Amino acid sequence: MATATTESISVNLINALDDRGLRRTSARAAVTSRIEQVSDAFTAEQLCRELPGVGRATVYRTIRHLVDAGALCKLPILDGAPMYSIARVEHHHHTICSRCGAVGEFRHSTVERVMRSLGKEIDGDIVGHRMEIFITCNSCLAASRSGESGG
Amino acid sequence: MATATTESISVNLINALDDRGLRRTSARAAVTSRIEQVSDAFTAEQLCRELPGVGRATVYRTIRHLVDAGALCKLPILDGAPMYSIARVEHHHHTICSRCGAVGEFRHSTVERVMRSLGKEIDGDIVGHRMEIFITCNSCLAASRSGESGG
DNA sequence: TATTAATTGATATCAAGTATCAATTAGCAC
DNA sequence: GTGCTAATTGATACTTGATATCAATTAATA
Repeated sequence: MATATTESISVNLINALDDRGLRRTSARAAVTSRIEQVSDAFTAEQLCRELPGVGRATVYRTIRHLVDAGALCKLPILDGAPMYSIARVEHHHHTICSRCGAVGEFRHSTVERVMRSLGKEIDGDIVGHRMEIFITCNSCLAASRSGESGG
Repeated sequence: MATATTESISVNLINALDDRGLRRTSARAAVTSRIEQVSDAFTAEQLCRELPGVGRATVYRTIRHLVDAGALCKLPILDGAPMYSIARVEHHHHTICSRCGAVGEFRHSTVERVMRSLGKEIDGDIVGHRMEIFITCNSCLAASRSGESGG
């Protein structure tokens, strides 16, 4: 979807594991490089299917390590398995296309500013937040414009 | 948790089903009145446990009807089953206590205003959004203040 | 009261994810 | 390079959350 270069990201994921003192194994290399290649958000089961040579448990474990390391972010999907995407920006939010499921990232200072002002309205201490914006992405918009009846 | 009166809500949930042309059955009455009594957010499995006299399938089905009717909102929990809470306000967001899991509702015009301004920044058409604020709720704060080691 | 379609719920099944544990392997010492 | 050891793997079994099936039951209407 995005046209961002992925050259340096390739190193990041496996490095994130390194930094946690985890060994460099072929299974972990397979998982991380696959995630980098795909570059879109994915589910754990998707990844398992795409990596039949890697055990299911290992795929799940590696994903969890990457989330713990902050290299992946896990985003809840209301009617399905959580999706994962590479955390390119420290703190960010997600857009989810409600037609095709494509996930994007964005960061906007206004959101953070609103959070601070909400602190006064809300009982208790704010320790974090999460925000997802549901969109119809440009390619779905284009698709519906070109062929209304499309499948 | 909240001290809001629940007198009129009792009618609402079963009415929401009525409005959709669904029959008034004892199972549905049991489910809806239980939800109203508890008044806090709950999971489907919790409800099943609390209503051993109602079949699991029926509990799930009734919850789904209520969500479809807009009477309940379903909120995704990253590491667990979704939680449901009565939709007291048309459009709102949730606070989730990261210690005890208590769910609250809030509505703030600023959030909606921000959404409108984000429209310019984001590729595609915004069709909705979701926001959860993670807090340490007042009772957890109080608990940690009184007895640090407390359980 | 009879009729009929909606509803129920026990059961089987599915899907996502985790625990187990013997076999394998990375990283290190030598 | 060899050997050692703890980390890792992955097949399997299991758990949990949720849905499909379908005969028996029941609400709503005539």
